Amino acid sequence: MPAKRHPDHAPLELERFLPYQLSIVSNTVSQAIADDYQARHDLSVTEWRVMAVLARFDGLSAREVAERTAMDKVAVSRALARLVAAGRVRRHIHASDKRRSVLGLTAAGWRIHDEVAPMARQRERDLLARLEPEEQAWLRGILDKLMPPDTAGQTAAKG
Amino acid sequence: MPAKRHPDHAPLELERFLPYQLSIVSNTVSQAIADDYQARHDLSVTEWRVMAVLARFDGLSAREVAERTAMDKVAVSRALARLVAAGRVRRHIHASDKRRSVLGLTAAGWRIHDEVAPMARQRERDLLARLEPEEQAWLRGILDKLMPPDTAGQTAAKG
DNA sequence: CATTTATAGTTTCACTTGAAACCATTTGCA
DNA sequence: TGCAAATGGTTTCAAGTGAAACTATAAATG
Repeated sequence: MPAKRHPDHAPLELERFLPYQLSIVSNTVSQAIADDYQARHDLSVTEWRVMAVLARFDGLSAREVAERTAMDKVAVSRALARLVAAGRVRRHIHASDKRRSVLGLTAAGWRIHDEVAPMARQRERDLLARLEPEEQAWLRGILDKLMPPDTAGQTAAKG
Repeated sequence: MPAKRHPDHAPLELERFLPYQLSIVSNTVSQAIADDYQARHDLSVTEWRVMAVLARFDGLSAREVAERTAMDKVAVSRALARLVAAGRVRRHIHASDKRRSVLGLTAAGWRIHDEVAPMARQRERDLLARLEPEEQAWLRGILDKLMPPDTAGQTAAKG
């Protein structure tokens, strides 16, 4: 019985399936931002995220960076190795705990940050520009709700 | 003047930066779905996506699968090799174009599909359950708008 | 109809990635 | 104190990935 269609199987309509849509939209916009800096500064997505976090929270340890970027610690370790080698991040050892590193952007790191951050913001605006103001507001609220609690707005690192 | 903070640098607030939030939310939910089938069926994310597309559009070629999943053709080729070897996908050669393959799920493929698809739908419901009905409706509309046109709802494959 | 050009799909190669193992240091606790 | 367990971070290894090269077939062009 060579049935051509299988309506009884209820296949997913991928293009209206939320996790799929999220993945496509997210990848598209992240890639657009990455294109802005990748070639230009020889900077990977991972490295940029580390820099963005250090721009906001000076003096974090590698583990804290991993926590805030939701990346695994191996990825962070490697990104840091490259960033330190390139002179974009400064790393020294914590005064009272010799295992921990204390991280921050160097002047060169800040220069790159100050060039890339506005481009990233522009991409965010481009994305929002495709929505009505009302939709923009809803999207913000919705994403705030959907963010897993451990990555969402914690208090800033103290100096 | 050893400034401790750099307010003049206007660092991104990652946790309120849309592309970043999208990436986190998307990865979290995709991972949750993957956890449901990965170990259970020895099935990679790529493979599952190929199966989901074939469940919906029987008889596609490998290139068409790549188009619909927004994955590159190398990834699709490898996923298909594994799926065919595992007896989950049937592949034969197009009658009038010997380069093209004609793909579809086997009975075994359908069995897996029919087990995984409801779990995926459940995860989608779990995600939506964290939002008010009003927010759910807005989110659907917003994502439909943000989907790049080439991946969004095309017409079904012709027989 | 012969030859160039395009297309479907696979293979190769260099690179990335994450899990597990590892090293050093610190903390918990008998 | 001294020793086991936990923690911060790096290295190793095996698997996954994409770009480019490649094979085979089809379409376009003279």
